[in-house]
Amino acid sequence: MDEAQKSRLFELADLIAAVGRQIHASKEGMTTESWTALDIAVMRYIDRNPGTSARAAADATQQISSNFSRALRGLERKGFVHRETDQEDARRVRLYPTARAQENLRRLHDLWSDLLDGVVSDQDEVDATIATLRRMEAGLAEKARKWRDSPEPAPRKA
Amino acid sequence: MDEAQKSRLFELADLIAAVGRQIHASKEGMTTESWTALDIAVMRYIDRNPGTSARAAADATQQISSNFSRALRGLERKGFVHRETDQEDARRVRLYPTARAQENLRRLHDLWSDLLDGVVSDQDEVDATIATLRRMEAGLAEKARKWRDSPEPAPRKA
DNA sequence: GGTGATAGCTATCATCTGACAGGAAAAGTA
DNA sequence: TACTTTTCCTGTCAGATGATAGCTATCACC
Repeated sequence: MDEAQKSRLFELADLIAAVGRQIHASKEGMTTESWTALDIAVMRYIDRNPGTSARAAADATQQISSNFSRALRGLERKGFVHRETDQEDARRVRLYPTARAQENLRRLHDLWSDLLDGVVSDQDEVDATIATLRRMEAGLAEKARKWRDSPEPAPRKA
Repeated sequence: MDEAQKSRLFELADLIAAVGRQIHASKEGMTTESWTALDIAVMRYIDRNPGTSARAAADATQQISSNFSRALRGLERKGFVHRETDQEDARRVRLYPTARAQENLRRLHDLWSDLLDGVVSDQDEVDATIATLRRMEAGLAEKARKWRDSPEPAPRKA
């Protein structure tokens, strides 16, 4: 039973993420000007790490350089990312969110806050859930990284 | 601050789901024989609702008929779904998981359980988190449905 | 029988995403 | 200088998925 619950955590995270993507895709209530899932991840990182390099942002969003570049190009063309060349290393670019991007992120933020209005209200419950999910995310990313780096397959319990 | 946390819940769910998809995509540790995200959702539903109709399964997995049919055809061709014609209504099909599909689901289950081993251990914490996520998922699906069905845009708080 | 609604299917298109090959520019290093 | 590495980029391919149009078979109802 304990085992089934762990797998249930994944399923629920997946379902919630799916609803989020679906809501986001319905442009009526969104006005995010057609950001894809990857666009959102990229913009979240750039917004939280203004001045980041493309490589750091690509790593953080789990994208290989080429795909990140493609997403970035689209975001820049639509006016969401400002690009500067690093003064100390001309190979690097420094990425900044534009005011328009920040406004979009704020709208996303409000939307999701509205969505959870009346669904979760207990502050302690929110705190505890966030703490658990954060640990899950960190632990999973760590294990996933180990798997990728080592040739041996996933650990099996028999 | 409370507002930011609600949006953070979405982001974490998305990140966890992304790690799950990524791990699943690395076939080394999986042996799920290349199930896509949609395949997993479909198989989960059929496994829990054996004998379901295609329409019910398509609705439950948020797929329109044509796309569900495409996914189902692939699963059937690979031997994961057994299809029978309904005796009472020859238009309907009845869908059942094969033993091979159930074995794959069990492996997925074990994998995810392994992944969370050592990450979440407190039973009360697991219970509470699952309860919160379930309410989130139900509440969100409800709101998403309302948005789709009504022409008015998303509720804005200002 | 005739009509319309329903279940399920195929074909087709567009987009997103992951992956690979490889090139240009800059930096580091011998 | 010449070589290598790093950063970032373009081009290209393949697969997954969202959507539309339209088809057949079956059912319900008159």
